Amino acid sequence: MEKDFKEKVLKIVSKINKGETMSYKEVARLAGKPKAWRAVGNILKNNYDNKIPCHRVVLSNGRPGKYNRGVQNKIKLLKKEKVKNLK
DNA sequence: CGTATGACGTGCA
DNA sequence: GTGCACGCCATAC
Repeated sequence: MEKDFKEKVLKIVSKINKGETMSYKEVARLAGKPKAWRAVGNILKNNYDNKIPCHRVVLSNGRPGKYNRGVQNKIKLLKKEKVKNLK
C-alpha cells in the first residue's frame, strides 16, 4: 500500500488550477501509477480535505463523475470555475 | 491474509 | 452513439 501514492494524488489534485480539470487517469499517471485511477477515486472519496478540489477531477470521457458532496454541487462548482466543457 | 467494494476505463455487441 | 461486462488498483473489514 503506497501511502505516498495517496499523498501524491492529493497533492496533484490540489495543484489543479482554477478553471482546469483533470481525469482520474491523468492524476494517477502523474502520481506514478497510470493504472491506479481506480484507487484515485477511492482515495478522494475517503479524503474530505477542503484543500483538495476533487470536484476538478473528472472522468476521461469528460463527464463530471461523482462527488463526495453531491454531483450537482460538483457540476455547479465547475460551472462557477468557468469550466463548462462538461458533457 | 483473503474477500468485497468503489468518485473508473476500455472493449465489444 | 449507447449499453453491458470485465479488469484494474488501493483501502476497509
